[in-house]
Amino acid sequence: MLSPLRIDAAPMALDSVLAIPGACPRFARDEEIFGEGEAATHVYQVISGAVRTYRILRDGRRQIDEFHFAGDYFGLEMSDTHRVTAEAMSDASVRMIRRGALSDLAATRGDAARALFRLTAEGLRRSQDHVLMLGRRSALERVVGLLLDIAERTHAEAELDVPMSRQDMADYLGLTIETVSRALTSLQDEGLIALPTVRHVVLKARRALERMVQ
Amino acid sequence: MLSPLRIDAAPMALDSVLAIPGACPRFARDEEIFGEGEAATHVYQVISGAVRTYRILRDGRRQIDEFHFAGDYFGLEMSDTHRVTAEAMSDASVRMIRRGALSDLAATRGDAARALFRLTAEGLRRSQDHVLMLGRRSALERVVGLLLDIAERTHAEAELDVPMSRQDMADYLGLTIETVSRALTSLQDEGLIALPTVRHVVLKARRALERMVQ
DNA sequence: CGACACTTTGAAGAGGTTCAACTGGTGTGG
DNA sequence: CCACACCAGTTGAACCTCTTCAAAGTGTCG
Repeated sequence: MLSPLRIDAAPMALDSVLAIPGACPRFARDEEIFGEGEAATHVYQVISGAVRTYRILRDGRRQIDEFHFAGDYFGLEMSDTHRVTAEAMSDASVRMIRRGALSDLAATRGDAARALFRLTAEGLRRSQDHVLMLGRRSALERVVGLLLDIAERTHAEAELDVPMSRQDMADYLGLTIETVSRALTSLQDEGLIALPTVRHVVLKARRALERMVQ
Repeated sequence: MLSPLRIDAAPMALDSVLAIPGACPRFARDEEIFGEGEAATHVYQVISGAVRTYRILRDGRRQIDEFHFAGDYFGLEMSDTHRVTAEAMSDASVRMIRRGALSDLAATRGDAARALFRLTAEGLRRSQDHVLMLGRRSALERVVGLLLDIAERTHAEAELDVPMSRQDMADYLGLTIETVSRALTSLQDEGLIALPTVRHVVLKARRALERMVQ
């Protein structure tokens, strides 16, 4: 039997295990999917497009917690209310799964409970990487880390589609848009990347970039 | 029946649910409990003292992921190897629970599986707060946030026992020891705290401190 | 009492922010 | 179809927070 404390080498078929029918509404760019503090009635899965989750401080400073791409789950809270706000970064379609249905499933099927556990553990792992990035990496390293992360998660080779604005990148990386922009031009000046358009990045020296973030 | 997607208002008796006998070795200050990359054979619970978990970059930069106090669990990984190093911050005694025993328990008892899930979700919540702290708060706010967090987790009223060095505080907050020290003296100069000794802090205006971190 | 590690303080420097101006796409209306 | 407006992104310059390097202070333990 599968250990609940182990991620299988081969990814479990999460989608089939958690295949609960749910509406798949479309959201326009920048449209809110749920707000911080609202009752967490559903869990969500990105079908197409991309989603950001974030928190805002009293004075307006924003910290993006995570970007969610096709296939990713989000809004999976242990508490009754959402701790972050979720917005579509581009036009997006999102599957909504009722929490009740999910708990019922988890209560009756061990593999579903393990799938949920695993999603949470994976989120924790990513959040810890985020902490390391924000705590101990320079602006340049953070930008490189984000580009490589996007490449990996969108299964891109050399050519990247950056689905977010400079502001989104900055608020994820704990920087300002100006610093992000300067980091990108500096990478371009050194021949490590090319920027054919604002939202397209070509990784011209992936090895070298990977070495920068170890 | 309890929902696996909900944290109960009243904390579940985790310790009784996860009451698996395990050795309780003592570790001296700065002694390693497990290292990054080692096989994750056990899960740990702090019995007395305090523990830090951290990661180190190639060039020596260290980021402390979390401080663990009496009662806290740590080393609960989903992967086969530990992703962080754990060290005793003070002399500490730590209960070691074999992973195998824990998975067996989780496989047979739903409440144990839920307890583990909850521990992971709680870790995620804390890590997200950490991200917000590092991404969007000033040095002074970070130090205040840490002091209040320690106060809460060690159930201290006005008088605090700070169980870590300035270096530990700095490496948790993404700062240098000098900046931490300056933040503390500045808080003292403003009458918000007192520092009777290096490792004792008196919160003289808790409300005002709480307002600083919202 | 002296040695040693940790902490604090000071001064100079760097990385990132802020504020401002400029550039370049994109979309719309004449 | 071009002109213009508008918004996002880039670039520049001054500033500021935090870091770095150095030295002095404090506490602890043999």
